[in-house]
Amino acid sequence: MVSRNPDQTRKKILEAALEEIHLRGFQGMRVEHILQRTGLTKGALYHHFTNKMAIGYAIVDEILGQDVMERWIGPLADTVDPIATLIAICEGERAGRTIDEIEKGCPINNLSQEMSPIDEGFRERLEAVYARWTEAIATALAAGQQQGYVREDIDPAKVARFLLASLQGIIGVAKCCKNEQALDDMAECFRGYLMQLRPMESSLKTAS
Amino acid sequence: MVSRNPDQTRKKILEAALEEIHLRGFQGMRVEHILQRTGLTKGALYHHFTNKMAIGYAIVDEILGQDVMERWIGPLADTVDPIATLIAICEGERAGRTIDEIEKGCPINNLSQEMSPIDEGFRERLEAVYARWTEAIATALAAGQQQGYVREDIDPAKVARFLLASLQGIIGVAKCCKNEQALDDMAECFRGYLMQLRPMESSLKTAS
DNA sequence: CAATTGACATACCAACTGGTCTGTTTATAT
DNA sequence: ATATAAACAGACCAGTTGGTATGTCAATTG
Repeated sequence: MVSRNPDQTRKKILEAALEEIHLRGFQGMRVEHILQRTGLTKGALYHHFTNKMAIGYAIVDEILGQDVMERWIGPLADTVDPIATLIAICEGERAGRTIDEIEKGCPINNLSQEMSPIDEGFRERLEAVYARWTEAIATALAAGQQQGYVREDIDPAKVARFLLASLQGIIGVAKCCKNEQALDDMAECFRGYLMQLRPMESSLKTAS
Repeated sequence: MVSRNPDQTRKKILEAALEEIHLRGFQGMRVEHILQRTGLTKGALYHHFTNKMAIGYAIVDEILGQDVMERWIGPLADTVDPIATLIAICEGERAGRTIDEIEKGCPINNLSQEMSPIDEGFRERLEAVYARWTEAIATALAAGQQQGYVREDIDPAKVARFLLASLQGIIGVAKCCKNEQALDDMAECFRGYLMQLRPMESSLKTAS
């Protein structure tokens, strides 16, 4: 048992804070609760972060940005068939998620809905995450067009934005409705839209 | 100048509260700010509402529910061509909305993202609004199918949910990105999806 | 016209909350 | 070994915030 490990302490703080924020929102998150979760004290916390806001910023930049990178940007960079990859990612994210998880929503969407109008620092950071995310989808779609996996007549950048927005909308509505069936119904329509992005011949044979 | 008008006072409180909530979220909304906006005092406010939460509930039930009724459910009930009506409503909502308005997002979505995991009372009320909203779209789509304005092979209930979710997602992403062009790009894709819900023959001639 | 109730005003409070200050312990460099 | 700085501990504080208690004034009722 190592008594001093600043990097791990910092990480513990961020992870505990993320859980609290995921549950209560940033404004509803209490510094005191982070201390309870981690067993640390205020001295430790304010040694690593100048204030509450800095914790939120660090979560966006480090944890959430990293998550998007690993779960979306990475897989999309390695594929020639973005539509299949997007469907696979969605199914992977959906699988093993209980109704309790669904009710909490997507941390990125939650934070951007809550904080982007209130604090410009949050907005800029979240926008940056969205920008990278969107660009990865757009790039993959464009590559898919060249390989014949995606219709030529769509604008990859516009569709990428729409896909991301739809996804966030689905997660957001499901969160409020607290209904797994509703989530899967919406996901089915989302897949339908994705399939319809395939070139005509293959869309006819791929769609059930 | 009428010195006593309880109904109007109540309404003034709700409207001021909605503006504050729209800007700061429910948790970020301060009772004190409502008093400043309305020029009332705590005695008046707590005479009309038992606590802060009751103000939030009343806003959802009365103001937001009413808005959805007037702007969406009404028009959808009076149409035979739901796709055209949906596009018209969206354009109407979009028109005359400045970037500042866009940055604040949709109050219903904001509230449901922030409060539905935290407070069951909020969640139930917001879910009820979503349910009526979705049902109105679904009913209109089904009617459109019978009139030949909508493809027969789609499930109105599922598509209705997806449409609503996509719309909320678009508004949510645009809010964070603070970018009118991005909003219009996503809206264009949304219209594309709507057009594609038309029967085959007419979709070919209606789509530009 | 008295009396009772609804509609507000004002002062006040207790709890909460982010943040600070001082002190202590551990690691590291010399 | 010792100085020095980083990593923490814990008490404390000032501002905020939702909510309350009491009082006043207007409106309605009998």
